[in-house]
Amino acid sequence: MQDLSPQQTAQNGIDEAIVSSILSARIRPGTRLSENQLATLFDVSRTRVREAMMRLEARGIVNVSPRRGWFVVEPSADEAMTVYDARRVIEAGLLRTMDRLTETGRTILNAHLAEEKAAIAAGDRQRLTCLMGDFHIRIAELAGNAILVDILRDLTARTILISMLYQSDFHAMQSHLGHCHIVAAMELGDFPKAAALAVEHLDEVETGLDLTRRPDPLADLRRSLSLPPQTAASSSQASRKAKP
Amino acid sequence: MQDLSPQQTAQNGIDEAIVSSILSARIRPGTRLSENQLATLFDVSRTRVREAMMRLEARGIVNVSPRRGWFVVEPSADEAMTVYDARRVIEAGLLRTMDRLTETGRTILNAHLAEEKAAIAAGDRQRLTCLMGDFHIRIAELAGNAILVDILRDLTARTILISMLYQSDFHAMQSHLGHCHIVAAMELGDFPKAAALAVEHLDEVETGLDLTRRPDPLADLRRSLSLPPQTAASSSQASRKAKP
DNA sequence: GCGACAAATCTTGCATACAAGACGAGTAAG
DNA sequence: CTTACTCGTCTTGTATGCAAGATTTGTCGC
Repeated sequence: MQDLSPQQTAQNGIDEAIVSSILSARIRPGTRLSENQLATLFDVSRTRVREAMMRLEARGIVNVSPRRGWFVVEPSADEAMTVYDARRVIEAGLLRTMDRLTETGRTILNAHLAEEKAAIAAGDRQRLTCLMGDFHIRIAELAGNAILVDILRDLTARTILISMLYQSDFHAMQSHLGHCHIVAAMELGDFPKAAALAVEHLDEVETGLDLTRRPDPLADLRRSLSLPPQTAASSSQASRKAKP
Repeated sequence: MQDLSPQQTAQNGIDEAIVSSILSARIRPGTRLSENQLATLFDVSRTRVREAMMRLEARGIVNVSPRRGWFVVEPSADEAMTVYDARRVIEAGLLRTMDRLTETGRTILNAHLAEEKAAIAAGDRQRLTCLMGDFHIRIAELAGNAILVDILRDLTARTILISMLYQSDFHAMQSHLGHCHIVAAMELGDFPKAAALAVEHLDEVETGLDLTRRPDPLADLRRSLSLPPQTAASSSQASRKAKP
């Protein structure tokens, strides 16, 4: 859940370590996942790493470019829209099939909202990203359907990658309020309304994306050098050297 | 789509060959998938077969029993209910987000219904199973969401496995009529009603299952010997030898 | 200075080899 | 006749080795 080091993770923990890192926004989209490096990190042979990659590939988490390497997926604008679409369908469908909120469910959701609030107050953006994704997974867990939980977890991972690529600025408070409204509707037992609010919420988040932004191939290098993020001006003058 | 022989399938076609075989009910749940046999059949090394298995495992299609082998999943009664639940959520959510049926969509769906009718008339049960599953995938395709199509395809595969395990008798005509009603609602543009009908339809199919039936470990041998299917009586007297 | 070319290096793709464990047949003892 | 045990065979688990291709770096010619 929190910080799982390579060593303590069990046999097939490579998958979950990577997914978990994505869910907590510690791996950027497009990150190269070298078989050799992962093999040394987890102290296994390349074979096991490859098997983990195959599973992650089937889950839509990583990509392989033949003879070039494995990469964390970089969803295109189209794919991003598809992901949000799928989430709207599933989450709204989920809420609409629920008919009551158990007492423990109420407790869990409110505890989660409190955590979100705390993270906002602390300004812990990484933790916030993680929590914002987890909220939707919590709802699926409440519904008790393990299959949908898994599906939503993977979709959430992709969502986080998308937001790292296209999110211009993150309105944490707005998202948090969206979650609060959904929970409020659930507490009132008005699940169709909760479903509508969830759709609206996902719409809002999607609208907050700048899907016209081209992925910046220099992003990681830029970040390593502590340079400011890409702008229209910087991308056009990036080709020639700066003149003093 | 139809019969794809191992040879003509591309590099990673092992996955799709197996899924396709499940979708057309040519592989039973619990079937052992020997790495060596598959390697020989597809004329590749065990490595590639294993990689395919890893992907299928991530998709919930196969299971591995350590050091014993790979098996096509045998969903338990609980898992079966979970699968149907997930399908209700996704398919109802899908239909509810649609707002119009294009002309080509109408054509596709009606062509599909005609195929179902023909298969019923011909009594081609295997083809019918395939078509019954495909119907729901068609709808997802109409919505144009590739992610949901993939998810529904895998869920449909599991559904077919479930029906092979638990379906006492298959009311093809009833299912076909259910599909017709859904399409009718869609043609009228009443998608909430189509969603409700889809839920109802899946309920019907699920009700048609006998989820109390224990999976029969002798099923494949029984079938090979052309013995009648399992009954309560036969299962209780199976343990001791028959005395003349 | 600049562009093209070539070799070196690093990557994955795939097959094979060996080890560990499970299963079943056969056997011996009771 | 039944039961327990052991050995042989077959399965997957994992590592390693080699080949093919892509990228990058270094060099040469202009």
